[in-house]
Amino acid sequence: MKIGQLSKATGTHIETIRYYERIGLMPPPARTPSGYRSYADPHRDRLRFIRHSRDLGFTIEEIRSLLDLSDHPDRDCSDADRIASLHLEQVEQKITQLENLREELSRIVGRCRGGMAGDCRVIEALADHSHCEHPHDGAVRL
Amino acid sequence: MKIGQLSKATGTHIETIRYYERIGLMPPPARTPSGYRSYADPHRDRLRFIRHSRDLGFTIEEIRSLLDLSDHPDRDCSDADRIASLHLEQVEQKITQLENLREELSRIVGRCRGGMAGDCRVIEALADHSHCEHPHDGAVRL
DNA sequence: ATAGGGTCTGTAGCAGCTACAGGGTCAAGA
DNA sequence: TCTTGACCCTGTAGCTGCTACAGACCCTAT
Repeated sequence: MKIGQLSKATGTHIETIRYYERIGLMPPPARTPSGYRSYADPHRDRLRFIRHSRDLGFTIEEIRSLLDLSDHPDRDCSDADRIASLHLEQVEQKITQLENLREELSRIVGRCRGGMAGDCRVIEALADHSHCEHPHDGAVRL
Repeated sequence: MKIGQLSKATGTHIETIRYYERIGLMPPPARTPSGYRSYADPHRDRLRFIRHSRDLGFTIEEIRSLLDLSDHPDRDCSDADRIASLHLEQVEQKITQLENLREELSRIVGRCRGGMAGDCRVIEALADHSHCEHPHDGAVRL
């Protein structure tokens, strides 16, 4: 399987596959005489594992640990569960943060009555934190 | 006001203030004879506007537009409301995505019965997307 | 004189890709 | 046989929004 086929089989950009190889997440595949990467089924499965984990929001480093466990079926697997639980907690935290954000934003949005910026309530609310209910500490990435 | 005082007054790292100046979000302030930045109250207000907007999750580019409106009180301000509504929508989308994630993750987590990685349900679930309910298309950043 | 704080510029790093530039390879059609 | 076009290669730079240096300067107190 050449890289383009692997790309299609897994829905992963070619550049991303090469990137995963560069950072050691994917093992370097065999090469054809002309230097093309040549993948087999285990590569594809590994890449699917990676993509699925990424889709679930795991970081590269978490995936590295998970793959390491997957590579050593004899090891104790409680680490895997620990990583996943921790991750779930983070997702829940993020949801809470975003729900707070949504509240503040919905208080701000829709208050513009189509006038001029000078007395726009939206601008005003952004300028003055004291309109807010919560301290919303720290920028929340979307 | 020197940069350190502005930093404390707004809870913004010094490097971040200089960064905002470099990207044109904060205007270059006056300088003391020895080259130190010297800020006045309008700078502090502007920085508070920026920080507050960042805390609400607006991107730098969105904030640029909002500041632009704030700088021109005579302009029509419906843009401000549009930016904020759009942003609210994105926050809501993100919440939905994360809630899906949470569901999938909570299905995966806790299935490890403390055995070996070889028959760990967590690893298994990551390897095989077909366990999942939803397609969870595309990686979701936390 | 010196020690400590603060400040300056400029550059590099983080995550996780994505997007080139500038070249080589390969199969099919004229 | 030649050429076209699709594919592949390496290497590097860019994205967002900061953060963290290095190496220098300034200012005040002792």
